[in-house]
Amino acid sequence: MSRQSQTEIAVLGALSVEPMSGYAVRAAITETLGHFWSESFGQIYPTLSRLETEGHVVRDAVGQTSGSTFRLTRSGRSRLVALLHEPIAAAPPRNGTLLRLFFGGLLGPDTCAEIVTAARDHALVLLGTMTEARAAIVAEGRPDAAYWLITVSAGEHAAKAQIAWADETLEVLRRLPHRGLRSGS
Amino acid sequence: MSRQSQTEIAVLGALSVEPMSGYAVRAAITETLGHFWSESFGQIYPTLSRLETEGHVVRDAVGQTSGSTFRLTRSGRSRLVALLHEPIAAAPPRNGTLLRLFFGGLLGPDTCAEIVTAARDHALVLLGTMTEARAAIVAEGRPDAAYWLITVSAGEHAAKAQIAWADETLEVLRRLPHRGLRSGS
DNA sequence: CCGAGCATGTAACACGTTACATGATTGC
DNA sequence: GCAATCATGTAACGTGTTACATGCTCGG
Repeated sequence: MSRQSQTEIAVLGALSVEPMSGYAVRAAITETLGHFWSESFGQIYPTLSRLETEGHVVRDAVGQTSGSTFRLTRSGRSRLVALLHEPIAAAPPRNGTLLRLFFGGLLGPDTCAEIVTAARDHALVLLGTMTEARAAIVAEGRPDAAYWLITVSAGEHAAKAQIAWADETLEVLRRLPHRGLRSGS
Repeated sequence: MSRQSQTEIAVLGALSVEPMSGYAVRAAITETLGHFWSESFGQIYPTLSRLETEGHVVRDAVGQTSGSTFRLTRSGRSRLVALLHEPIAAAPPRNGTLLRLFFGGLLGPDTCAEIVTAARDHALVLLGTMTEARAAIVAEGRPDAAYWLITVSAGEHAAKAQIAWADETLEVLRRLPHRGLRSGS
């Protein structure tokens, strides 16, 4: 499985929750899968067209007005389950924050501390989002709530780890010699 | 800054440690930055050519035999520092494991447990790699050791968080009802 | 009536990997 | 001599985002 089918999973998956328009698929992915997945219109519409051709989704046109609603067919559901079973292609790692910190000797402790603080702030926001998401899922009481909460928990663990790392790192940076500074303590 | 310059950071950064061939740049990125960065030959060689044209690196040809060694010029060093200062473009999230678990209701607890176990195993391997990396860096005693260790620490925190999440999740999955199973307790 | 949001789609571009072609060097 | 590794490069392909074009609907 190349990456294309990953987009297919996201689209079919969104439609498996309930039928909706392509525009709504995008919104659902952004809002609900936002912390671990993303798709753009440029991917979603061609994918929907292809899935329609292949008979995995059908388009319920409402007059001609106001777009159409895509619905998963039985074959689409099978396809989704099959794709979910396929091995997971690991994405090549690309962490811009760590790339910069690795060469932190060229930046100095203060600039590095700013970078780490930004990462910490970002994680903090994420943690807040996760708390809200958790509450929303529990409140809605969907049948798949347990699985949805698993992904929320992953976000929380990751965010907390990043905050702990940031705090530890800021402490390390504070003890590092500042270039051009004579002594101080 | 688009993404191109991120590749430029990695290449210039590798050469900032010491002059080397393009082939060695690739090896250095894979081995040393491997847990948070990756580049392929198809990116590295064109980037080196461009950097040479722009005067950021020079090629010390050794006869004609056995390739050449690329060395950072003063302008290349400035360029690297400038790039390191630029804002970090957040990569769109794409976590195949969480994508599958979110739709775990279609897979059932057992298959999900396999996926989570695979993620746990992967994190465990990563943790081992980090421990080795830490030892190697300390042993080498490079001047930038402190910065390199910061990135190792990030890997350790992330790996430990993933293991903790996996253990918690496996417990959750164990308590979940198995489809088709009548009662049990 | 007008702006905001809903809705669909495509074309251009950027990015990155993979596979291939090619050849030198080195150790066995 | 042969295989493995070092070394450089490119072409093809897949994937993904961004920006644009277009039009509807609905609330104020």
